[in-house]
Amino acid sequence: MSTKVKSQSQDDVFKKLVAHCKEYGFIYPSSEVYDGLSAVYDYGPYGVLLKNNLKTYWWKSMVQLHENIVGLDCAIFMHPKTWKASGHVDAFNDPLVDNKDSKKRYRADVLIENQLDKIEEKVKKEVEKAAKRFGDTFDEAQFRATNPRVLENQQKYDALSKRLGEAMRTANMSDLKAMLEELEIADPETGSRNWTDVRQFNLMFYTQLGNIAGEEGKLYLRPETAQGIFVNFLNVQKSTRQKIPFGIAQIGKAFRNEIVARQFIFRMREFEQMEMQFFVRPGTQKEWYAKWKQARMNWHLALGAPQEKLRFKDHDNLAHYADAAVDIQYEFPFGFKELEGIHSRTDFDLTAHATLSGKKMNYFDPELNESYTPYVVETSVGCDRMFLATLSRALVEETVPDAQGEDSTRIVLKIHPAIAPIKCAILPLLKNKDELTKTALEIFNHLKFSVDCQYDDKDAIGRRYRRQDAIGTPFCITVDFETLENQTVTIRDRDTLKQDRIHIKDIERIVLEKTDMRILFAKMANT
RNA sequence: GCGGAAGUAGCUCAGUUGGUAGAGCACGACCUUGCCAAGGUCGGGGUCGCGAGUUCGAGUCUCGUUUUCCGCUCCA
Repeated sequence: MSTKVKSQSQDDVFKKLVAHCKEYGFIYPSSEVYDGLSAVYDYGPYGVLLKNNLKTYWWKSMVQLHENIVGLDCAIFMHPKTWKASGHVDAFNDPLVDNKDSKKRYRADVLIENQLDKIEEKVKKEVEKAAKRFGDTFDEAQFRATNPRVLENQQKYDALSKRLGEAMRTANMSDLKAMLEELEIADPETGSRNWTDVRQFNLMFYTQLGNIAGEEGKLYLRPETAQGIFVNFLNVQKSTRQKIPFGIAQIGKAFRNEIVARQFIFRMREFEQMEMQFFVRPGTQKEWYAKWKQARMNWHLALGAPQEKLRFKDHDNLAHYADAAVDIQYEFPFGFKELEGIHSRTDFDLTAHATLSGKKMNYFDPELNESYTPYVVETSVGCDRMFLATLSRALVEETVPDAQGEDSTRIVLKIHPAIAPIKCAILPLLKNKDELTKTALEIFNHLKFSVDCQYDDKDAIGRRYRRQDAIGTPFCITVDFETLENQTVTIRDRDTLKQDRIHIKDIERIVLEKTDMRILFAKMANT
């Protein structure tokens, strides 16, 4: 009962977050005038500032702070063979089928394979039984070749196995459906055999290159940014004269045609990744994996995520390219979900590209005096998920005293000052006093060259403070009548509501100092 | 994709057994206002998600469709 109440309120928290994002210009549904486009969103004026700040924090942490990590910005389009080599053409192709009664969804090939396993099991049992009966004189090969029941099942198994392979290769969905029916496969949970048609879901988007028709001109939108790094591995290594171990970082859009894309910007069909591929000597990948695991966790902690909202989650099933994989999960309003992946990708990608392209992807290690294909440790953060995690943690409702000293609620985004979209607001205490607005505008016009700031003279001062709170502005500068006498202003702190009086000439220095990203870097080093 | 819930002004919502659209906030103008939102006066804004059907008449009933949210699956 109590958990229901909790999830209910967490639900409300999430709804409020989505509404806040729209109302205050962080995120809008895409193409809203046309009723929107499912699971596609646009970043608004404050959203883009915040997102850029997150990207800068990541980029500087990775590239600027590591002399052995360099940046890259690859095209979204890549040669189609890239995706053949990476395994995406095969692995991102799921034949799915729904059970109409249980409403459960399964992969048709998995259902059929399970059925094949049962046939194989029958054969095995038959053989075992015979082995027991005949004891030492048992000739398994002879038995398998002559026993009619075993023969029948074995032939059935071989034929179906071949047929399944063929159907998967040629993407023959109707034959998969036919097999489901012929084998009388039932929903493993409910026993129902009421299936929908088998549909193919290719998780990669594609478009057509120029006027080349058909498969020849089929061009995929990258489903991950990593492959651009792998195919450029030698280019980068040679032009920057990097020695292993070294890394290549990239921020960019990727596209996945998710069957179900939901939960606001958590799972979108078009999303942005911040990835770093770290190339290491074979055999050392475990150490580097451990190192990056910790380094990446520290990065999140430095930004202000509380320890208890973050956790590591090892993968139960490793992807085809990995020999170790862990997620950094964050506790979103809808539960712990993946925020970042750290994968030990072995030499899978470089070897695959070397094989398919016929080009060498080897690195000559001068210290070892030998040539090898490097192993890769990958860190990959979802940029939009980072954005969502940041906002869902930052958005709070709290009770503060109003003008009469009574309780009033304020909605405030407690974003770390270093990544806040607007760093500082310049506010004249009153609107209709020319001296105040003039001085405030002078301050603003000076400050805007170095700081993301805003000038606002509309409505009462208290309301303007609240408006800045709602977009997470850490500092408000107020120009009052004392300013005109002694050139001092008040600087209001978003979180404490405290005001200090400072000289106009100190504004820029203080704001820059308090919103400096180096605060985060220092924290990161000390975590 | 399947099932459940929802869609009325920029936002949050009300709208009775079908009878031609309402509040608060927000927005614009003027007044007021010497530090933590919602003071006064006046004003602008909605073909009730979209399309059909039933009806003399549909925000309300029926069907279709679309978007969002919640479950099932996968992932950054």
